[in-house]
This record gives sequence, structure tokens and C-alpha cells, in this order.
Amino acid sequence: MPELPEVEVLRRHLEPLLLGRRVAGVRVLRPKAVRPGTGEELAALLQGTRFGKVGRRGKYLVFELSAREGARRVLGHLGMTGRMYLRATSGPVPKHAAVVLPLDGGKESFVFEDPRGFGRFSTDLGPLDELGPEPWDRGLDAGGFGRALAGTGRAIKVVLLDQSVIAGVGNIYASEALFRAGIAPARPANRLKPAEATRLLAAIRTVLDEAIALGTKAPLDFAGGEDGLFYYGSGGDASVEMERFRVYDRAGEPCPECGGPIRRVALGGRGTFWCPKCQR
DNA sequence: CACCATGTTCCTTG
DNA sequence: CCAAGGAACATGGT
Repeated sequence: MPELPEVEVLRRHLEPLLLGRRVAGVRVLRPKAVRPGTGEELAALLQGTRFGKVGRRGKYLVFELSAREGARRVLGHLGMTGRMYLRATSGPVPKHAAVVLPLDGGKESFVFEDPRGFGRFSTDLGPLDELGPEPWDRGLDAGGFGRALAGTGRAIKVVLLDQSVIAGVGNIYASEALFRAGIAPARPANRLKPAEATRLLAAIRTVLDEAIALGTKAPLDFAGGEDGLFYYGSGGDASVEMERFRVYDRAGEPCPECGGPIRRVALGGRGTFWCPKCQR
């Protein structure tokens, strides 16, 4: 489930597992995963290097690797259905494995699997240049955010999905943040009042912070599978599942604030959930 | 069978 | 130039 919080939790999970491990092999099972480069290019860049820090920008993971000749970087993106984890190299390769990197002696492998194939594990860092500020950036104070919104008449919910405006917000947390801020998702961005922009930015930070905290404290996300894979909501902890979203995917259910029915509309071609009473 | 899905990019139309 | 909508990518869940 990859929006910024899920990617950040995955980053924190992977970094200590990968730090210092040597890449003993590079197997590209789905060439599209390494686009626009090739498997050969990825192998040439990675073979024999060691994993360093794992960073994050928006929904992207930035894997730092050290080689004799200097530092290298690989960009990861989970798309809609990507997963990254370490598992024993022995046994059948996962059905949708896209990239497998045997580590050190070869007993363990780093795996990127991705059934729908929207994700990436690539030497091309170009997408980073298209990203707007991180939600917590100093430069993105309330005034800066307000000015960014003032420049467009698109629906505010659609603008929140624009990674060049603010990096990391996806379809779920866009609905959640607008609900917290009490702002209707179809409002033109340039018609938000300064106080509303301020409230919305605070709401974005809150929902993302809370989701990261939830993912960090939920051992079920990692401990469940024998491979230690990460996937929100798959661990069977109903209470965590229940707490997760206040409006997302809750069409017809009572609003947690006013009890009125939550509605679903399509904005930007995607499901958008909101309370017409609480959000104006 | 129909419809929906956490993302991104490209293309068309107005 | 902007905004909106759709298609595409490929698979799985309900």
C-alpha cells in the first residue's frame, strides 16, 4: 500500500537489513521494472557494491550503494502493488518477482515483486527532479503552500495528487487530509482561503505522521510472513485496520464526526470519499 | 460477467 | 498554456 507513509515505513524496515550487505548477483525477471534502463545496466551498476543508506523522496525509495569507484544510487517505486523484502534465496522465485538481488554469500536475497508492474527499480533518477517539496519542508510553509494552490483552478483533491506540488500524497491520504481539514474535495484550489490552506497543510502532515506511527508500531506488517514482507492491513489485526481511515473506502458508512453518510465521487478519475456536511 | 483498485504517463479534446 | 478525461500498463479482489 504505497503512499508516503507506507514507503517511509518500508524504508525504516529495509535500511538496517540492507546496510553493509554486498550485492552478489542481479537477476532481472521483469525487464520493465528497470525501465528506461536495461537489466545489463542495472547489473553493471550494482554488481559487487554494498548497500548504504536508504532514503525516501515522496513515494520513491533511494538506495545508496558504495563501490570502489564511488557512490551509486538506485531509485525504487512500488507503483500500486509493489513489495520489497528479504527472503531466503532457496526455494521457488516468487511468482511476480521483478528483480532479485542475492546478497553476500547468497543465502538471502533482496526481492522486488510487483504483480501489476507499475513499479520500478531503476538506475534512472530523473523522476526525482519532478517532485515538489516534502510535506514537512521548511520551504513549504503555509504561505508557500497557499501560493502553490492559488496558481490553479483544478479541484483541490486533484492538486493534492500532483507530485510536483507536494510529494507523497496519494489517493487515500488526499481524501483523509481533506476530511481532517473540513474542505470539500471538489473546491477549486485557487478558491481556498489562506486559513484553509494553512489548515489543509497541517492536516496533510497529521494524517501522514499518524499513518507512519501506525505502521511503525504494528509489528504485524513485518512479522507476518516468513519473508518478512511489508504490506499494510494484511496482518489480520482488525483494530489497526479499523483505525486506519476515517472516510476512505467508507461510502455509505456514517461520518465519524456528524454521523451522516460518507459519499463517493470521482475526481481526477479516482474514487474520492468525503462528508458533505463536515466538508465545505 | 462487471467493476474497482494505494500510481504515473501519455494522448486527445475543448 | 490550461483543464479534463481516458487509455495504458497487468493482475487480483469482490
